[in-house]
Amino acid sequence: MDKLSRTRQNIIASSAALFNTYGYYGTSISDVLQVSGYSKGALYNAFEDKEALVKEVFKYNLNRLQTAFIQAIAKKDNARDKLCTIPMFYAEFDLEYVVPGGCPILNTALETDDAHPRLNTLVRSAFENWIAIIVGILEQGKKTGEIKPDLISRSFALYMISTIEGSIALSKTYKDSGILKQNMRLLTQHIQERI
Amino acid sequence: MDKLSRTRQNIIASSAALFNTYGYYGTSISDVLQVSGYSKGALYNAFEDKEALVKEVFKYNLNRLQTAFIQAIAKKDNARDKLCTIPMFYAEFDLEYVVPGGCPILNTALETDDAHPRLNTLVRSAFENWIAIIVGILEQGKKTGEIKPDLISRSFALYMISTIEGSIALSKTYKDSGILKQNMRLLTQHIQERI
DNA sequence: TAATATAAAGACTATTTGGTTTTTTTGTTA
DNA sequence: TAACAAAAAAACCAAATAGTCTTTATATTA
Repeated sequence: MDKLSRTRQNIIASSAALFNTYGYYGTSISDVLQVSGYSKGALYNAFEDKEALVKEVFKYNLNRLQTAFIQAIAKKDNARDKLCTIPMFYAEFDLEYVVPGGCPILNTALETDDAHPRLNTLVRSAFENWIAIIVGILEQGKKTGEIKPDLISRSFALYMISTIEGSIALSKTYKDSGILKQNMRLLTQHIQERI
Repeated sequence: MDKLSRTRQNIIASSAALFNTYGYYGTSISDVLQVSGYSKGALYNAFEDKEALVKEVFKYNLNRLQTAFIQAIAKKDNARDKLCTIPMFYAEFDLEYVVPGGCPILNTALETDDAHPRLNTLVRSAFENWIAIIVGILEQGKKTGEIKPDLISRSFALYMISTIEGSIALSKTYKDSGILKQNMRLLTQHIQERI
């Protein structure tokens, strides 16, 4: 990796928590300079503008989350187990450690849906990605007879994701991971009853 | 209502959508002046500072939402119906009309949990209020035998709220109210199976 | 109606914002 | 090691930020 790429990576990694915690508006360039230790010249030599940096930071946070997520569900082989591993993942995993500031998709979704349509595109494709994974598991389960054939995969995926995101948000507001844990338990029950 | 109070109300009402859409950071004082038509002198004569205004705006948006909400569930008399009216409310009601920008509680929750602890207090008590309403219905239902006595009311309330909030968020990201509607249908099913 | 208090306008300020430009340092290669 | 190019530092800039202060207009009341 050449020097410029390393600088880029350093700036992204060091400001990732900041952006995910305080948001696009809530984090200033000077905040980024302070936390990264670089100068303005270095930053604007590495990134076209703030938006370009924010996009990369979002991708970085997303990648950290997805890597942990995929790793968790890859261990299981059948559809039912894979599906139940998803709420389990959020209940057990220390989200705040992997992506300080909470779920980057939801955080960015809320901040960008009206104000930053270009960033919102990235958010949507992140959701689509997540939906595709769940839909994939459900469709596979239908083939093996594990899952009822009349279940609408996409709707069910959207329901799961909504509940998970809402639970993360409430859990964060109350600074109480127990809320997330208990909600994930209820979601698991719901999954097992419906599929 | 005296003149100052009217000015206060005008500023709050005219900037409510702005703050709920673009957030605390995303809305500037000059934005508020523009949309309200008042001058800086008028604004700072009516409000101590931006934070004071934001608090009042939050209360205003919250009140609009709660009024519509309480009105909807007051029509029903038994616990089961009251409970099912809650997801129904979000499915049927035009949230964007009552509170442009989406659910003010979630919006403010996400923006303030790390950055603005004082505003976050208001968010929490709004959630508590909502929880108390659902818990009240559940406890009443337990007495009349409509609802299983072993159901943990608070946990179930938190689950419902999380799912609703997450659904609003996703629905907004996709600009597709169908997602909210479908999710509320699934939540209703879940409620009927569990209680 | 004159005196007083309140409300609103608008000029002003200090600071911060994102971003540019110039200069200096560092690294590479002939 | 000399010449060149890439990277980073730091001075600089215009615009926007929240908030203040003085002035003017509008009510209120004696």
